[in-house]
Formats: sequence, C-alpha cells, structure tokens
Amino acid sequence: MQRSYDSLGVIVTGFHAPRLDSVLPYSQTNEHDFIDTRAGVALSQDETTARGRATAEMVAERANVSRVAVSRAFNPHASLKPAKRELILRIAQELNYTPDRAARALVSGRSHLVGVIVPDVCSHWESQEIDALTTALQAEGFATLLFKTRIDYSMDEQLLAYMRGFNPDSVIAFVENVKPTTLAKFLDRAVPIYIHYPRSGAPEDRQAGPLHDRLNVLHRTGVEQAVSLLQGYGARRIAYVSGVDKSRANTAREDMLRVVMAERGLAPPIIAASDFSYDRAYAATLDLFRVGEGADAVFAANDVGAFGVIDALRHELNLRVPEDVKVVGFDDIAQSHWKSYNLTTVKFDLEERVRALVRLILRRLNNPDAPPLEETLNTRLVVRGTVG
Amino acid sequence: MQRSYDSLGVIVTGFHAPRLDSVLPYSQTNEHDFIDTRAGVALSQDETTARGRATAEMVAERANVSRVAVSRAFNPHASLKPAKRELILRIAQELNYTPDRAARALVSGRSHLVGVIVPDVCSHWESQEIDALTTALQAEGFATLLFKTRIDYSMDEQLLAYMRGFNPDSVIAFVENVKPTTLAKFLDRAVPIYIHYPRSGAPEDRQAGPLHDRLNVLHRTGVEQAVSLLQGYGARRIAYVSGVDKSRANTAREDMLRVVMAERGLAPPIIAASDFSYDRAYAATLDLFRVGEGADAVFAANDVGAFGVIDALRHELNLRVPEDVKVVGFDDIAQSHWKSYNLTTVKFDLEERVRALVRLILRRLNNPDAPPLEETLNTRLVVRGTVG
DNA sequence: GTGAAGAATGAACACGTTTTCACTTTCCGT
DNA sequence: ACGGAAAGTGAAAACGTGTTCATTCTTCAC
Repeated sequence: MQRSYDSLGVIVTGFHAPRLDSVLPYSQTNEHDFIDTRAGVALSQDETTARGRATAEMVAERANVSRVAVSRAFNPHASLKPAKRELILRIAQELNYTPDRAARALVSGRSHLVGVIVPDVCSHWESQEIDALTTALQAEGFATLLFKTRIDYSMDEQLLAYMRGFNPDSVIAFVENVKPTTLAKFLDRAVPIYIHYPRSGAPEDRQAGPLHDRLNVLHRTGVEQAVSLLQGYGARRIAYVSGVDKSRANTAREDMLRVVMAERGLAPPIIAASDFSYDRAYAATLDLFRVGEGADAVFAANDVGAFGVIDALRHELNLRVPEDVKVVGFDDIAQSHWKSYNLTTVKFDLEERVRALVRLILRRLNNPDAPPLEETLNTRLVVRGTVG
Repeated sequence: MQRSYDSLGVIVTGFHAPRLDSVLPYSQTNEHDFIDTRAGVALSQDETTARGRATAEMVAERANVSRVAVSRAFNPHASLKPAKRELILRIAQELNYTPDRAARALVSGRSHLVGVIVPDVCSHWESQEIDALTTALQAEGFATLLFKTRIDYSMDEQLLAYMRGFNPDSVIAFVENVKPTTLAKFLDRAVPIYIHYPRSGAPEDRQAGPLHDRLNVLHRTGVEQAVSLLQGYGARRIAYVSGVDKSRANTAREDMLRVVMAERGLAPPIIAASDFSYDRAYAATLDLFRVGEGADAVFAANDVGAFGVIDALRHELNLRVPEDVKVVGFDDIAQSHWKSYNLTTVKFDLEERVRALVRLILRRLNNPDAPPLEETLNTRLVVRGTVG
C-alpha cells in the first residue's frame, strides 16, 4: 500500500515546502496525526433506535418488565425487587443502554452539568484547578462544561445567556468584576454561582457577604512567613509585581502584603504594574530596575509572573537570584519546582481547596435552603531556592 | 463591622498556626477568597416558572403568538414574518428567555455538546489545545464537555459509558491505545469520534484508515530542518528522550526521527525512555549521561520533556546548552520562548490545527454520510537558543 | 388464618422543546 | 383580476426519561 502525498490536498505552511514527491511505504509515513470518525458504523444495527441508542423501552421489552421498572433499576433509592433489578441491569448492559441525561434533566431539573467559566485554560493555576475540579466532579456524577470568557477577566453577558441554555446545575466562574445582579439576570434563582477569586473588599461584596457560602483563604499566614524570611535575609526594599489591576486576587494579595509589611515596620511595597502573565511581569521588572529604583526583593502576584521576574533579572539585567534579588511567588503551581526557577512561593493547597469547593456545591444543590456555610483554608510558604 | 477569626470553623493547615486572635477591621481582612452562591435569590419572582426559568409558553402568551412561533423565532432557518420574529425576540429578552437545550436535544437529537477526553488538563500542550478548541466550538454554538481519563492515556470503558449518558454530538479523545470497536461499543453510530494523537501505523489502524476523516501532520518537514541544523553544528550522536512508550505521538515522532537520520547517514538515535513529563525527562537525562554514553544533541518528544532535559544538563550535570549539548523539542508551546529555556523546537500550528479539526467535525455532523476527508498540516522548526 | 403495614408495580402525566402536516395567507407574473 | 407558487401559521405528535398515584403483592406479628 503506497501513497503519494501530492495526491492529497496538502496545506503547506512551513517556511520551506515538504518533499511532496517522496513516495514511501505506508508504514514509514506515520507522521500522520489521525482522526477516526464514526468508528461504530460497522456495528450491528439491531436493538438500536434510528438515532443509534437503546432506550428504556427496549430494555423493558427484552426483560419483560415495564419501562418504569427500568427507570427504577437505575435509581438506587427506588424500590425494586433485587432479582428484577439485577436482570434489568444485565440486559441494559447487553444492549449497551444508559439513561439519556437530556431526558432525565428535562423531567428532574438536574442536568448534572457544572459550568466552568475561565478566561484562559492555559494559565497554569487555572488549568490545574480545572483538572482537579473535573476529577472531583466526575467522581460525584457531574460533568464539567467549559466556557471561555474575555481575557481581561470580565464577565460577558452574551456568554452568560449562552451558557444558561445548557442548564448547568451550578456555575464556577474564574471571573472578576462581576456584579451579583448581572449574574442573577442571566442565571436562575436555583443555580448557585461560585466566584472563584478572592473578594475585593468593595462595598457591594460586603453587602452580599452574609447571604452566601464562602471559601476563605488566609493569605496572611503565608505572607507573614515570606516577609519574615525576606527580612531575615536583610531585604528592606520590597517590590510587588502585580496581577490584573483591580482584580480580586491581585487586590487581596497586594493589600495583605501591605498590611504585613506595615506591621513589621517596612516601607510600603514598590508597585510594578503587571497582569499575571510572564511577558508583562518580565517587562515590568525591566522597567522597575532600569527606569525605577530597583529592589532587594520582589513579590510576584502569581508564580508565572515570578518566572518572568526571575528571567528578566537573570537573563537581561544580569542580576543574580537570590544573591542580588530575592523572589517570592504565589500559588505553588507544578512548574515552580522546575530547576530553572526553583521558586520560593506562598502555597495554596489546590486539591484541598477543590475538595472544599465541591463539598460546598453539592451541599447547596442537595439543600438549596441550607444556611450559608463558610470554610477557611490556610496558606504556607514553600521555601525553595529564590530566597537565601 | 469587625469579626474575629476564631468565631469561624477555621481549618488550619499551615505549618504554624495563623494568628487566630487577631481582630482587624473587615476592610483589612480581605485575605478572603470568596464565593457567591444563589446570587439571584433576591430577584423578582414573577414571570418565572417554579424552576426559575421562563419557557417558550410564557413568551408566546405575552407576545400573543403560538408557542411554535417562539421556537421558530430562535431558528434562523424557519420561516416567520420578520416583524413577528422581532417582537418575539424582544419579549424573550425582556423575560430573559433562552431555549432549553436539554429539551431541544431531546427532540432534535443534537446536544451541541462536544466531549473532550483528556488524561491531564495541566499538560501544557493539551491545555493549550483545549483552550483553542473551546474557543472555536463556542463560536459555532457548541460547548466543551470535559472528562478526565487515566493518566496512562488508556481509555476507560467506565468513563465512556458515563460520558455517553451526556449525549455528546461528537467526541475528541486525547487518548492512546484504544480500539475502534471499544469506542463503538460505548458510543453511538451517529457520534463521530476523533482520536487526537498521531497514528501508530499498527495494522488495525491501517485497516480502519480509509473509512475515516483524517487530520495529518507532516512531522517530516520540521524534523528534517532540525536534523539538518544539528548536523550543521557538528552534532553526530543524537539521543531521543521519548514520550509514553508505544503512544501514538511518541511512536510517530521517534520513527520519523529515525527515518530522517538514516537518510542523512547518521547512526540511529540513542533512546532514553521517558513519558512526556518534566520529571521523567530530567531523570532520563541524568541516566543517559551518567550511566549511558551521553550525546551531542538531545531530541525530546515534547517541549515539557525538553525543559527537563535542559534543567538536568545545566543544573545537575554542569553541561552547557547549547555549547556542550544541543536540545530540540516538539510542539512549540507558549512556555518555550521563556528565557530560561528559549527552546528550539518543531512547531505545530495549534490554532490552525484546531480550526481544521472543528471544520472536520462540523462537516461530519452536518453531513454524516459525506465521503471521508483528509486534511494535512505541516510542521516547521522554530529556531531559538538551544541549538547553536 | 387473619389483618395491617409495607414493598412492589405499572398507567398516566409532566418536562420544554422541535418537527410534521395540514391549512391559510401573501406574493407575483400574466 | 386571476391562478399558482411560496411563505406563514398553529394543532398535534414526538423525544426519553422521572414522578405521582392508585392498585396489587408480600411480609410479618398475633
């Protein structure tokens, strides 16, 4: 079996053309990425409806029971003679039957979908959070419905309307600057919405506060440990390379840093404006040391930002980390232990956080009128090689 | 408004306790991560059903039209007097109505959900692909339904059955070693399945080949450029730090490297077994240079692996990159331009790839019986600082 | 053996939409 | 004005399930 590439509609995108004239044995051309479609086309056509799936009706017929019995067999709480349930489940498996969740959602009002709104899946912290979230939700019988919003962390009304059509049971929004009324307009009273970033302390948040479940994170602990460590190594002039301006996470972190530094008699942090990204943090650092006054130590609003700071210091400013400048991050993402960075950082226990979040969500779904619950997680400093 | 932390059920996880006795003004305690729930509770209760959403029925009543007209107003292809459509859409907006997708799916057989199965959302390449995919699908009116499978890239039958319940219109699986028959057993004839890793060239794949849509990627172009560049700098002994053994992506890349090196009269690559991860690549590199014979240049199966290689060389083996050892990766993920690595790598145009994929999917959904289509993308070498 | 309590059962309804199918109205060329 | 085609319209059926409710069957204490 041989084939010539120029028989295909080849899209050539490289900066020099591929060898279109090369004719290789098929076994040597497995530079193919490959996509199967309709893998099941050849399967038996009996016992399936026109749409290709077995229904409860068909299972019932084959098992000589009513359709309702089939429904009950799949609901553990329903009462059904054990032998009958076993028979039904066996036949269901033979016919490869699973209850249709769309139909189930229609009547029960539970889609078992949790909407996740995120500005950027690739962001390290977010991607790790989504990963853990999906695992946890999957274990509880829910599926993650992913939506992207604008990169500036603002909430898009069009997106909310769009998402609403899918009827999520709950929504987790990695989103800033969104008013409860906006959310309420586009989602139903019954849908709990979880804003997954730190609160800003703005008046409207405080007002809404007591009505809602809360997951608190004590930034203070980790920040105190970090500042204490920096002080111990003689750092006095500390800079903060910020996250997105006015975002909840950035405000919370910057404010806490300011409070702790004040308590310890340090001058307020020098603020270098950035946006959580590597590139902006890199540029902000260059600015800080070339145009600005520099610093003994740099706090970055997140780990990725800290990587940008470190690379700017080492590879462009010819400063040593940690000898000349110490660097501390926030999050402790998986990449922080990579040797090139080996970052000292304030850790959030991501898995614990996601477990707590899923716990809150499920509790609220099972009991919508339960009193608001508050859970609090702590932070701690993970000491590696960028302070010392 | 003041509050004391020890009035909360504080979960303390740090390695030293937080200052529970501290009492700060609320505005200074915004170390809270914060979660809103049921933001809409206070909204007006009129014009909503018990479940909290307006229905087509209610819109029809208010607009003095039939319920069918409402349905048609939301379907651009249906014929409806423009004035009427406008009226309905306006009233729908007032009532904050959106068609329920579960009900729509039930009758039309289209859920507008695309299942994405992935072993690890955090993997850089996968997370970037998921991000682009979600954007593209969202633009076409589809939503991404995320599922996690086992980390060894194998396909979990239980997961397939679970996912099937959600009735995805199509499935994109970042998965290895899965037989078409397994997929077919758990998904319907009507659901196109896209395996999103390179083919292995194994007999069963070849057999299935002509029946399916395909998205080819010409590894050859980029690999030839890379090998040519390495040869130009005098590299002769080239090692390959592999991906997961027998995985499609790894096999395709390793085989192509072998073919190209043979064509150019080089000895076969020295194989160092790894699994696409930073840590294993790091360890494999130490092994290669301490126990094994070392190399002039290292090809890594992916960029993250290349980072592990670089860090092992520089920070543990005290070798210089690129002076002592040259390194080339695969993928060109966003992190590859970070200064600490500045990686020379074989680039896949991710956006273009995702666009082509979504194009194939939509075409197949709109016309299930269309003849199989094949698209081919090219690769190219992005030259940065790890070869030279 | 008897009665009552509880478990098991299936018919009918409900969920919110799209699609089909007749029917009515509008439009256009002559 | 006229006929025919096209566009517009709403009643009814369908999608596949969970839930309610009245009925039948089983169990168990006496």
